[in-house]
Amino acid sequence: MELSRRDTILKLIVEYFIKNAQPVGSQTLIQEYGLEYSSATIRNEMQSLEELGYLEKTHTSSGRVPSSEGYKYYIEHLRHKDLDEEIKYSLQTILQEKNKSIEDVLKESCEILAHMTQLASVVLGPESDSESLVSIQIIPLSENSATAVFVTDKGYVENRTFVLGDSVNMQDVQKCIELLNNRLKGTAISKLPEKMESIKPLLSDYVKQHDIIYQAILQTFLKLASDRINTYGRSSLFEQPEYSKDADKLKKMLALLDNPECLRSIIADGSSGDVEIKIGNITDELTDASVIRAKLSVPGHDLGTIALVGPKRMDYDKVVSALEYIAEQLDKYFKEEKGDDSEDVRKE
Amino acid sequence: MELSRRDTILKLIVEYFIKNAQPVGSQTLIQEYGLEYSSATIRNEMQSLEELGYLEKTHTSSGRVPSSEGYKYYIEHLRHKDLDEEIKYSLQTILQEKNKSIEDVLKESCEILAHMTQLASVVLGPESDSESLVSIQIIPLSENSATAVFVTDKGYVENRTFVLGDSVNMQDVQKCIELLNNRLKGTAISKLPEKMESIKPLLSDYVKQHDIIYQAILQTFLKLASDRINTYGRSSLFEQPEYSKDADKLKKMLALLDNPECLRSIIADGSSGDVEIKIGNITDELTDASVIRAKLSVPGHDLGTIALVGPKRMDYDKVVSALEYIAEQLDKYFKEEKGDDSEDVRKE
DNA sequence: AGTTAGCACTCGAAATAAAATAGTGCTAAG
DNA sequence: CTTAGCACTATTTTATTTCGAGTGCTAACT
Repeated sequence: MELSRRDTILKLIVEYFIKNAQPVGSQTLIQEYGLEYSSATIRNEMQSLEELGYLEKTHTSSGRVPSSEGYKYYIEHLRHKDLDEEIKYSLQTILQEKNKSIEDVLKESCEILAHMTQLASVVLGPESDSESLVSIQIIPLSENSATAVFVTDKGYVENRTFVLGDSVNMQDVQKCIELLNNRLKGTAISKLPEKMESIKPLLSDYVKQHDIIYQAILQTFLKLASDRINTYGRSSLFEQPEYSKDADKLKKMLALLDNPECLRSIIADGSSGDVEIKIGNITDELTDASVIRAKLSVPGHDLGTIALVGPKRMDYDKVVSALEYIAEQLDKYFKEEKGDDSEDVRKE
Repeated sequence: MELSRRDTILKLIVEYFIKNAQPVGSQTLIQEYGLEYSSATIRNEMQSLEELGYLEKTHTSSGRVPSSEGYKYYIEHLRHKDLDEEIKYSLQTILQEKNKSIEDVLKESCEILAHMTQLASVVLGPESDSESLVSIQIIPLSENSATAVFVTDKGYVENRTFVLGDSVNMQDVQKCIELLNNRLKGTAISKLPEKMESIKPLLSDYVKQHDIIYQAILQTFLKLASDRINTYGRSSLFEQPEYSKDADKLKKMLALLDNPECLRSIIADGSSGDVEIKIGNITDELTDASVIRAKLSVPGHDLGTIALVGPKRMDYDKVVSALEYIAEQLDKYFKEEKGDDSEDVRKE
C-alpha cells in the first residue's frame, strides 16, 4: 500500500530521528532520502503534522521530533513489521533448545534483545498465584549442615542452608520438612506464608527448635512468593546519546532498574497476551523513557513477563517485532511439546 | 602517637580530598582544619611531599592531590582504623544470623558495604576445586517435566529442567541421575566436566537418549564449575563526582562490572588472608580506579572473595576496616560453630 | 488550489574574549 | 626554620560574537 505524502514524511522523520537522535529539518529529509517535494512543501506538511500532535519542536526554529503520539501512530500504521534476520536467528537458537526452564529461556532471550537493541531488558517471573510448590528436599551437606531445596512447578528452585548445632538438630529439620511436604505440596507460592501460619501450632508440638526453623522456612517462602525480577544490558544504555550526554537522566534510569518494587509496578500491570507499549512518562522522574512489555503465557499459564526499557527514542519496529516473535514461538513450542497432555495443563 | 607535621599535613590532604574531591591548597587546609602553621610553611611541606611522591598537582598552579603512593602511605601509617559504628552494627546483624549459606551472608554484607561506602561491590564464589558435589536430586514437576537439582558442599544449588517427550523419558533421566550420584558424589566441581567425559561410555550402554541428557548435564556442570560472580551497588557509583562528571569514565567502569571474565581476573588473583588493595591502574582502561579485596577463608576452606571497586579517591579507612571486620567475624563464627568438628573439616 | 522560491527572523551551539579565582614558587626579612 | 609579600600561572566563569540550520510567511507559479 502506498503511503500518503503526509505519512511518508512522518515515517521518515520518525526513522531518521530514531537513528540519529537529531531533530529533523525539511532540508535534511530531502538530502537524506531524496524526497521529491520542495522544502517548503515539506515544511507545510510538518506544520500540519505538528498541529495533529504527531510532531514537536525543541525550540521555535528547530527541526521536528516525534511526539509520543507520533511514535504511537508510527507503530500502529507505519512500521515495517519485519524482524531483523540477525535477531530472529539468535532468538531461534535459544527458543528451540529443549530441556531448559522457561526461566532460562526468557533470561537468555532478554540478554540477546538487550544487546541487539542497545536497551535494558527486564524479566519478571510468573505471578505468584499461578506457580505452586512441588516438593521440598533436604540434603545433608556435612556433619553439621544441611540444605533444604524448594522446587516449584515452573522448575524454579530456591534453597536455604541450615547450620546444625546447639540450637538446631538434623532430626528436627527433617521432621519439619516431611511435615511441610505433606501439607504444602501443590500450594500456590503466594499462599505459602499464610498456610505456614496455620501449620505453626502443629510444628511446635512436634519439633524442638520449631521457632528458629519456622522463621527460616517462612523467610524462604516469602522469598519464593516475592517477584523474581532480573535486569540485563544496563550498560547498553550508555550507547544511547540521551544517556551518555545527560548523566542525570542516566542516573534516574539506572535507579529505576535498581529498584525492584518500582520496576515491578511498571512492568507487571496490564493484561496478558499482546505486546504493550508505554511511551514517555514512565514515572514522575522519567518523562522521556519508554517501556515495551510482553506478558507471555499459554492458556491459563503465566510464564512471566519480559520488557525492554530505554529512551523514548527507540527502535520500536525492531523491539515490537522481536517480542511478538518470542510470544509466538513460545506459544507454538508449548502447543507442540505438550501435545495431548495439554488437557491436564489447562485444568490446573 | 603524635604525628609529625609532615604526616599531619599529608593525612589532612588525603582526608580532605577523599571527602571533597577537590585539590587541596595551603589556604584551604588552614581554614578547614585550623592548622597552626602559615600557608607558606604548609606549601613548603607540600613541596617536599610531592618530591617524595606522595602528592601530585593537576596543573602548575593547582592544589595538591594524593598520588597512589600517597594513599598507600595513608593506609599504612595514617588511617584511624576504627570502624564506623553504623557499618559495624549492620554487618553484625547479618554475620550473626545462623542458617544462612555463606553465599547469602557474603551477598548481604556486600550490599550493605556498597550502600554505606557508595562504591560497587563484588562477590566471587569460592574456587571451584575447593567445592564439591554433594548430591543430585531429580524432582518430577508434572507429567512431562522434571527438574534436576545439583547441590554442593558449600550449600550452593544449581538446577536444570528436563522437558520429557519423544526425545527424553523419565526413566532414562532417573537412571542417569542415579548413576551420576554414585559416581560423582564428593567430586570437586572443577573436576566434574572431565569426570563426566569418562562416564559417557557407561551412560550410552545404559540409557537411550544419552546424548541429549549428557549434554544437558555437562552444561550444568560447566555452569557449576564456572565462577559465580555477582556485583552490587553499581548505581552507587553515580554519587561519586569522578563518574557523575565524566560519562566516559563511568561507562568504562560499568563495562568492567558487566564483564565477569575481566572482573574475575582482577579480583581473583592474590593470596588468601589479609585485605589487599590495588590503587590505580586496575586495567589499561581504568587508570584511576581502585579495588580492595578480601579473600575469606577458614583454614583449608575457601569461602569466596569480596571486593569493593570505585574511583581511586575512596574512603580506604572505612572500606579496609569493614573488610577486616568481616574477615575477623567470619573466622570467629566458624571457629565457634564448628567446635570440635573442626578436625573433620580440615581433613577434606 | 496546491506547490515552491525567496527572504526575514529565531534560537542554539560554537568560538572568542575578558574577568575572576585559587593556587603556586620564590625572595627576602624576621 | 618560618613567614609575609608579591609576581606569576592555569582554570573556571561569564559575557560577547558569530555562525548555521531551521522555521514561517508572502508572493509568484503551475
